[in-house]
Amino acid sequence: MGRRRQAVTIKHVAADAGVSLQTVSRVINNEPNVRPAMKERVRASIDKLGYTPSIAAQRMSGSRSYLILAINDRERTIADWRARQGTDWVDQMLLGGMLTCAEHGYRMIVELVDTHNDHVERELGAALTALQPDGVILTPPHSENPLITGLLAERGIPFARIGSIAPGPGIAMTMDDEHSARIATEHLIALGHRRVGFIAGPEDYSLSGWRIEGWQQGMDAAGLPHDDLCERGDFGYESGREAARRLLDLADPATAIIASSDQMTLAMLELARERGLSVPDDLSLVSFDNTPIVRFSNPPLTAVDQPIAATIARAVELLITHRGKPQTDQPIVVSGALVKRGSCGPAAHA
Amino acid sequence: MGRRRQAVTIKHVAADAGVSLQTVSRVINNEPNVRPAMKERVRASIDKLGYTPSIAAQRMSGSRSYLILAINDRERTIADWRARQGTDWVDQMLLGGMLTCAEHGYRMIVELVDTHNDHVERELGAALTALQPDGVILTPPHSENPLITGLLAERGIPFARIGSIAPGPGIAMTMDDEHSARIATEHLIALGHRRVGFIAGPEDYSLSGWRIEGWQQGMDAAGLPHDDLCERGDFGYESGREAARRLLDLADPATAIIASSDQMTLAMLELARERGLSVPDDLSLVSFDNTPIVRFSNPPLTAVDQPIAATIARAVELLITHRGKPQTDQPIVVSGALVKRGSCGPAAHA
DNA sequence: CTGAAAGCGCTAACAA
DNA sequence: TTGTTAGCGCTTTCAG
Repeated sequence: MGRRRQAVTIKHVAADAGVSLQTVSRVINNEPNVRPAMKERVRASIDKLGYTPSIAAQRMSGSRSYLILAINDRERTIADWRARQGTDWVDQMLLGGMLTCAEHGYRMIVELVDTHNDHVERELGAALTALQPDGVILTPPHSENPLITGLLAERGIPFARIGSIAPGPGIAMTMDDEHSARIATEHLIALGHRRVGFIAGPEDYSLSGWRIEGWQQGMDAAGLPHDDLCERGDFGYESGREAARRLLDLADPATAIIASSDQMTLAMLELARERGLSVPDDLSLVSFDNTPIVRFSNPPLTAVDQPIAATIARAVELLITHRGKPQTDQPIVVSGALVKRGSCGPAAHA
Repeated sequence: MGRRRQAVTIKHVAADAGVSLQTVSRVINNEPNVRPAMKERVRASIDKLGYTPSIAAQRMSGSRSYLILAINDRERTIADWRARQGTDWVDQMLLGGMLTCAEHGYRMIVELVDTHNDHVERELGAALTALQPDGVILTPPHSENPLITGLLAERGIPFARIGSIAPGPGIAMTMDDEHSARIATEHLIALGHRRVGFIAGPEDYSLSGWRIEGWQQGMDAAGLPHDDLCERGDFGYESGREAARRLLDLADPATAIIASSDQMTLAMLELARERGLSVPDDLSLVSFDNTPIVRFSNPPLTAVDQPIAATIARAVELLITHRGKPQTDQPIVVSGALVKRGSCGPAAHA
């Protein structure tokens, strides 16, 4: 069988309903200026024939493609998939994104793009022309890559920047990292800790900085010094270990530590065990991300939950309904929450 | 800005290279009958202008859509995403599927479909006409849903049936469940177990049956009776608990149990703990799936790893390169392996 | 080996 | 309120 032709097209519906193509098109797209009776008749034919529009054809004629592109960092995503460590970022994106897309007759396509690459523009540009998406969702660290945001803006494609609050084209969205970090810090301080360390993420993620600020605010508000208590990691296990080591080797060591990823926190847990420190008796730990595995460590980790599904769902909604024009210039914020488990306890008094 | 038009089309390339549209098209599609010099010239223009074909247009003109649809069970998939228990089935599908698609200039779109639904055909049919995929990947339990396979066959769309070895249209593929179950059984028998229980999956999954067979073969080969040692679950935690209870309450209880999912095995682990049974000293456990969490239980679980990524990658490959016509009628088998961890030990002698 | 013409299914612009 | 016309960007005939 050679070329596949569409079984039932708008033509068949038009013929069946005894109206013009255009009228059918209007009904499909819920456009005004169709008498209810007509609309009814057309709807009936559509149902009867089991007609569904071809999105390729719809796109061709200059209208929407009904496609939303969700862009993730290639390297990190593939590494996570390979490592099989339970990182469910992509799953949560799909949960929020796919389902919301489906509600509007859209599909979501996941695309992996290399940020640290000379030809990001080529790579992304090709995906954009090939797919012609009606909207794009950028996740860190792409959200703040000017090559990417610039390209999107230039092409006039609506997009959302997750984890970016800078002004400029695209819908800025944040999971309120600053607030989350502060909540976590306050939780620890309320437990009596005065030496609360913080392990930040890499600098090319803006949210790394916001989290530091939230932590600092919490410490400042309680009048606690914190100059020596901030370290950096790259979200990975090894880096968490190194950072934790420094924090514990301080003359006046941290008694509680907040780390910016589950892997880093797990590394701290392991280090604590090696050193004979009990968690939470000798050391309290708070994690960021709340991926599945944190419930299975011993003790399970208290963690900041990132509302990924809700954020992506919101992004899709905005992209589709407002065609990317936000009603406000303010960043959209979807806040996370602290999930308390067994890794935090009262500070041992000196 | 109103209608979005393509910036650089085949026309521009043709003009730039001073050839006809047709010639450019031939070059793009690697068709024969183009003089090398021409081809070179066209390629240069393509590069220079940064041209990428629009897949919508390609599809419209009756050629490929460069889209592969991967279909999963809606209910189960959403439940897994919501539960956040580390099930990384979808991630592994993407790892194998997306990357292989990308190698061939294809994209993979994940679609959720309700099997237990009167209008499966409507639902899937709509997706097929909307997207016009060049190939479809069916996962259990869709792989053996005649409404689905029938529809695909009728429309002449190439498809792969993961976890289905029945003859018929579509590429049959299996992860060798029977073999895996047998390996697991033999492993336990080699450790001295004579009462090896088995907790199967639901009946609408063929692979449930294959696993039972593999286990039976292993038991038979060792001359061990097993009539009372097989129970069924639904892959979920609760069902695993119930099944395990029955196996442990036998007059001559199981000393080792293989369960068809990680959740069911985790349930057994918990039950064992409650009953004061040590794993692996008093009870040995083998799981199926090998999702991330099994490494974090205590003890970590010995598990059969399902080569999802490899299988999906293979499916995509076959779909794209052979346009769905397998070279053989035999099912394609991609075998899993037993990953040994701490949940199995020698049988305590009576 | 290369090119010109026709059309895929749909919608925007215009006319009635 | 409805219908007509002209493409969208590409590939398939079919001629040269």
